[in-house]
Amino acid sequence: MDSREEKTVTISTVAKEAGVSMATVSRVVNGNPNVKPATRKKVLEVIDRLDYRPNAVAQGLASKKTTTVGVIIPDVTNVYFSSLARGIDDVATMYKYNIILANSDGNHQKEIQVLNTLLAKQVDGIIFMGHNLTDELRAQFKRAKTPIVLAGSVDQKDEVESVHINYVEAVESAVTNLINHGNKRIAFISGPLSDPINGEYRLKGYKNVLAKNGIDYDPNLVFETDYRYRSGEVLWPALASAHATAAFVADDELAAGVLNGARDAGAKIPEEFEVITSNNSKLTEIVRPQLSSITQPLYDIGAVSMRFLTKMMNKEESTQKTIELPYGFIKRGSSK
Amino acid sequence: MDSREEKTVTISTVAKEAGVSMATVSRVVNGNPNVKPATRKKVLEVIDRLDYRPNAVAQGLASKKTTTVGVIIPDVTNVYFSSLARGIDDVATMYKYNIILANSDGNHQKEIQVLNTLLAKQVDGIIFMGHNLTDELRAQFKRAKTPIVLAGSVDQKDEVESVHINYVEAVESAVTNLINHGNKRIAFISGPLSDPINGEYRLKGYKNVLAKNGIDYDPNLVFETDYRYRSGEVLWPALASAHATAAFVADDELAAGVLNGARDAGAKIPEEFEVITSNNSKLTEIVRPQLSSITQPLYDIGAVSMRFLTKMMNKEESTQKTIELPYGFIKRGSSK
DNA sequence: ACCTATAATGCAAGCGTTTCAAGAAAAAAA
DNA sequence: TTTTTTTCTTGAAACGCTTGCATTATAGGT
Repeated sequence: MDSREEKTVTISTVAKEAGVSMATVSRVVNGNPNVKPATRKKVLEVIDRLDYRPNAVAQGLASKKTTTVGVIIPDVTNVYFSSLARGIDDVATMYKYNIILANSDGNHQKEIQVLNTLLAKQVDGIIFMGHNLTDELRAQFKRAKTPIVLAGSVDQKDEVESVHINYVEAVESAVTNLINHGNKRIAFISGPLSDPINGEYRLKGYKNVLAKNGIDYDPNLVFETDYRYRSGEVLWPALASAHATAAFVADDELAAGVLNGARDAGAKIPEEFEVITSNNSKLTEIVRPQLSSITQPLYDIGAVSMRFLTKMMNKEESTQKTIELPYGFIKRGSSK
Repeated sequence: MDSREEKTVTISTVAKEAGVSMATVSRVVNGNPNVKPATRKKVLEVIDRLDYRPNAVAQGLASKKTTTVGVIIPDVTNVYFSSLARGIDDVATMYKYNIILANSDGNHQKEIQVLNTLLAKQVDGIIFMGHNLTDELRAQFKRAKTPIVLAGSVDQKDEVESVHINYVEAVESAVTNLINHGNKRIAFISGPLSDPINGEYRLKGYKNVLAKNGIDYDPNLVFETDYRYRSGEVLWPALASAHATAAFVADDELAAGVLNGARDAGAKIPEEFEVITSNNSKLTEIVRPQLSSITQPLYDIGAVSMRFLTKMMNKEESTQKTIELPYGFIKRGSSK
């Protein structure tokens, strides 16, 4: 067996070797200016020679900061969320934070459960992406003194900070566009209406525009489903029998399904049926015809959320609880 | 100002309140059986009443285990990788681990840099997804005594554990399929050949089959590009002038681009041009015609990698350094 | 009742940092 | 020089938990 015990080199090893106290080593490690240049140099030399790496866990215990933030995400596999996540990670890195990523499947139980393990791990902050913010969750958030921000999601009760676009207006613009092309029967296709973004905001935008244009709201034109491609693909018969001539769809995968389903059934797009989707992900360009879409700055929503969180973690006062990012619209082949 | 100081409740608070020692509380928290049922009950009652949550950082420092593993990923936004990541996270959760997720963009510098911060954070293990395992990286891995496994990637020098499919054989089967349809000029389209999976394994499979069927290898049929959709879309002119009648593509997004580029230019698929892709992601079904593809159990590769890692972290001896998962093939409209 | 094997518990030394009160050194002022 | 300031350093107490070892109950045998 090997005789060298391979001792881990700690701050005290370095201190002894450099002939200074641990406190001093700590200062040079943390860039504290109160160290005489000569001393600093000597310590750095030793650190280098011994290849010393500060133990972040010990630092965390002593300083009560872990430079780690928790990210609760429904499903990384979904491009919408992974785009946000990417934005989050990039600015986190920029501010020297790391991300603990946990999938929740949008499942309430898992969300609570994950939230608790994150808190146990003493994360400095949390970014939550979810469809539906329940009261229990809101309560847990409040109890934890940890800063939290919702990314790409909104708190109806406006108690927790969040960043997102104005869903009502975005949908209004899309549907208005459709109406201007002469459509009278426009389908509203989304995931669960229990998700406030769908059932509350988007639907409101849809109804607003209908009303403004003197078109009666017809519940038969509202299609509630899940976010899966396949769910959209099989929707055509229902759309046809509802005499829809256009559709606003709340998710790109879903929209791709709707589009393909319609085309596979022989419908001419956009002549006979127009569709506008919501997230402008890569998918919109891969499908034929390409999908017109509301554009959301997904990456930015993530990035801004994280930036916002850093401010909260630094206890910088902020006037606003909500940050609204701009949305846009891009016309492609699926609409006139 | 609020007079209640809101003291954090620690293990010692609980111990006092329950009239036992910290050691005992620690035991019940960790499910150590050496506690009299009555005592356990009493302690649990106090824990519940005081709403005590163990501080994972302190646990980590004391036990030298963080129940956290690092995951180095090129880009979460890419479905190929996020699928792996999802598999990883699911089994991690199953084994009570959390994931620190860090994007590297496949950039060597970032990889090294991220690796180091993960080690500083004392992760119990690391899962690495990368295109190219450099010597420096391999050296760093070795230096760190932390268990590491490569997910969906292979170490040419076979020094670090990994799980993946047999890329050579998978490509052989795909190209054989194309040859059986009478194709003599089959393009090989992939990302950077510097990635061993492309330049080494896949290309080898391609050449093998050509040789076996008496077809000369023509470098003009090898197209090296990046993994972007757009890069595939613009490839058609080149393919046409090389007189290719079919293509094997190493990435789905790329393949979707090739397919759309060809169709947009009027090529009939699969009659005039066949294409087979590699990852069987959702994309393959969204595009028209749908893409025939090699199938890889992406989620499973992630899951198995993590499972493998847990074994290593438990110091269970394992005979194999490499786990090879089965691949498959699914025929869709893009090939005959 | 007495001894022993075993089950429960308690003690206290870490784990590797940070941080604060306080002392030592160096620089500036007198 | 001597005295004040100001700049650097140090010692040692946290931070909240785990764990090996010592100690004390508890139960089983005889």
